[in-house]
Amino acid sequence: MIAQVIVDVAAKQTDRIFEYHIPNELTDVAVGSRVIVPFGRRKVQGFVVGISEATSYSGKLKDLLVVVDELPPLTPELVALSKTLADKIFAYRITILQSMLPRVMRANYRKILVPITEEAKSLPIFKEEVVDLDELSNLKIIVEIKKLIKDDQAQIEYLVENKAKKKKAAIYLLTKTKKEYQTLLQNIRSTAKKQQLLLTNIIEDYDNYPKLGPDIENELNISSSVLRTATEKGWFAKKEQEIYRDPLKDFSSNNVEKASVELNSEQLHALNSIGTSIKEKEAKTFLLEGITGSGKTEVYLHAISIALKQKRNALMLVPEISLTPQMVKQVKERFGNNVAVLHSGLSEGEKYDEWRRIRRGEAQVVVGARSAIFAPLQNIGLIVIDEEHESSYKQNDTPRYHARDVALLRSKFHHCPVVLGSATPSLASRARAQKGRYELLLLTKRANQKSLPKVDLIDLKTVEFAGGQFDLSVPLVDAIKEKIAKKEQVILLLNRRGFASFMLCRNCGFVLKCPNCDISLTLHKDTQQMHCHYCGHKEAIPKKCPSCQSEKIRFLGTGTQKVQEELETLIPEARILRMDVDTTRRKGSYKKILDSFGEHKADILLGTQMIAKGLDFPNVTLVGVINADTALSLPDFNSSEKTFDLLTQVSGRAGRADKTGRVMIQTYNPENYAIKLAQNQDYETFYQKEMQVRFQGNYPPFFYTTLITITSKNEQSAAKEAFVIKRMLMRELHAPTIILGPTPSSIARIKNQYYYQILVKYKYEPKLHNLLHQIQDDAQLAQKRGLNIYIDNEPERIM
DNA sequence: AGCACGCCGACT
DNA sequence: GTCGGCGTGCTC
Repeated sequence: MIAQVIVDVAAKQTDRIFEYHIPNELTDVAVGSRVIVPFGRRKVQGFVVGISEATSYSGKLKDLLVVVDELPPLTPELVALSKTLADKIFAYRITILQSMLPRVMRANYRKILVPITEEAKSLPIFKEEVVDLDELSNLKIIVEIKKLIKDDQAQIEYLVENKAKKKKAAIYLLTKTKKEYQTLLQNIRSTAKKQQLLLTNIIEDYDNYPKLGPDIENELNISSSVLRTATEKGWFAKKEQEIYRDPLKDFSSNNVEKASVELNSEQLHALNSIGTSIKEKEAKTFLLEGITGSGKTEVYLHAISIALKQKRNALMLVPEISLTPQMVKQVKERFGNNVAVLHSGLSEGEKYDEWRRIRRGEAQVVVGARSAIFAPLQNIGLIVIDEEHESSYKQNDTPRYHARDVALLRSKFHHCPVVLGSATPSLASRARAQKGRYELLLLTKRANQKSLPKVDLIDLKTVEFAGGQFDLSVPLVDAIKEKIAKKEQVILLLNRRGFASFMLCRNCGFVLKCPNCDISLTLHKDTQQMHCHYCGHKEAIPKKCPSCQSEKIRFLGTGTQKVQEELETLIPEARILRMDVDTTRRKGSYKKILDSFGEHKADILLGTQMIAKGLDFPNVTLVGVINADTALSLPDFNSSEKTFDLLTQVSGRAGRADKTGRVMIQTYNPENYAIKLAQNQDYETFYQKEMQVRFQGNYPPFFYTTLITITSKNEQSAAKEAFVIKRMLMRELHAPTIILGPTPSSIARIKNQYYYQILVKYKYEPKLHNLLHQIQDDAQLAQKRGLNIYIDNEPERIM
């Protein structure tokens, strides 16, 4: 038999099938198997994507060397999906296959030197550790090694290492009858309290053995030495068993099927449509559009229950940011140990274990962030994408897939519905619902019968500011004071971290910029340094202008640190928690901040947009947006949409329980439609209006878009290459296709790389697909000249 | 990608 | 002569 293999070499020339003979002793090779194959002189990892009887290859096939896992990590469905997706998003197939698996399953390659002759074996160089040829620095040793290879004293060996480690624990099996243990207990020394305890447990709990070491230790509060002595005495037979790391062990799963909330008529109607579709096995897409607090999550959970009752599994995606303990808890409480979670908060080992539970069919419900869309779940009956408009569903580097597109492909395979849920659907999805390609389900009532919070716009052009800075208005500060006096809590959003966003010299106009990027440096008070938010560059805070030596320098622009300082001066009694990338860098700090805010250990939660989503604090009655214009001023086609989404989402954080909420939005553009309509949470009007704007600008969803980015350390060569590509596109493509650019990106240089981009907007352009593949192929050649070319199908950001 | 082969100039 | 620089071509 012959295996068709995609090898772990991401390059144009190797992005195809290589065939290998399957030796008789390898009986468990299947489509989806992870294998190790000889490739040229090396050994590499690969994935079996097909098995055939015959080959058209004229040379002699090599043998497969190893099958890595007992169970093929990929299902045939995922193998097929990798092909479709690779073609669609201009990525190598191996890149996609790799991103379908936990990172620990990526191979580690090593080259080592091994002695052949007895004489060589006794050389000092082989006395210590293995000789790793990739870690050589000593010139003398390099020369020695070369000589050894030449003289046939030693040879190079290529290793493929598996990083995945399975966690093991000892399992204790009983060796005697209950009676025998009772005799032992009677005869034991009275001082051996722990041994008595253990024997008593064995006798009382006889049928529950064998037990895992850690479990016995916890249950009886004994140490491992007690178990060791017991084993030595022959009470137990000890074996090693593989166990799973359990990231959810802190969440109770006792109240499984706890009394579920009663649904209102709109929710029921939505659930009925979705339920019918699950039962009828329709590959249908629903857009569940529901205002914040309308109970979308309840609908998802009920729909998942329906799928489970049909003996089918369910996959639910949520944005990384809202994968909060709150959310996980809710799902876990409903579905207990049937739930597996996959997100960036887990350690690599935990991810691997959760993934294996799914692969083995031990989890029926998967909840995860973007990459969980590739979960090896079988027999899927429902896919849910919560907050479907979130741009985090699109991966920002290769492979640039959109989880929504992958979901639609998987739904076709499994004949199951997809539910896209959002209070503010993406224009693309909403437009598809309009056309009838998706079925629109509306939730217009807040499930808890509460009215929406009252939203005020504060015009920063006319308002009076509190304190000496131009960040916090008097009405906002007064409102905060009032809430704190009532022992209620406040959330403040400011979309910029740091203290001040740039240093300006009042004398010569000099602005301090990053040496590697075309962007100004941000002042950080905590570290007493200037930071670049793009490349991480840090330098000292200047005392005088680096250009003209004047001391008349100012630090302008506002960040979270500065607002925190101002608040501390204006409202000294307030306890403030700041939450941004700087305060949440350490693992677990995110949860810590939210927990302590939830316990009312602080009055104000001040943060960047990470606080806008999914948080549910019943005591929060005021939400303030310090500057609504930051997102709006970005030169991007969807900046209005992003602004509207953000304001709507953050407003939903106010007054979620029995207290009515209030929202105050500070802006310099109170008459802007995105801001005005967000004030009334009027998504439908916003949708109509924004569709007109997109229509006039020839933007999605009226046009498809593809962004080609060309980068280089040398500005001229990036620009030149961009023009070459543009000319090629112009030759082949015709109106109404629009080719914009090349133009430098809005940040023209990042990490010393210059960015040029070309945007192709098209309605129907059958030639484009092949052209882009051509560009992708040429990109490898261009790379040798220091040029990088990226193709992004339907980009989320064009800047 | 990574590795070998092969061709050419430079140096022990 | 031999070493090592890079261009070219191949990997089942």
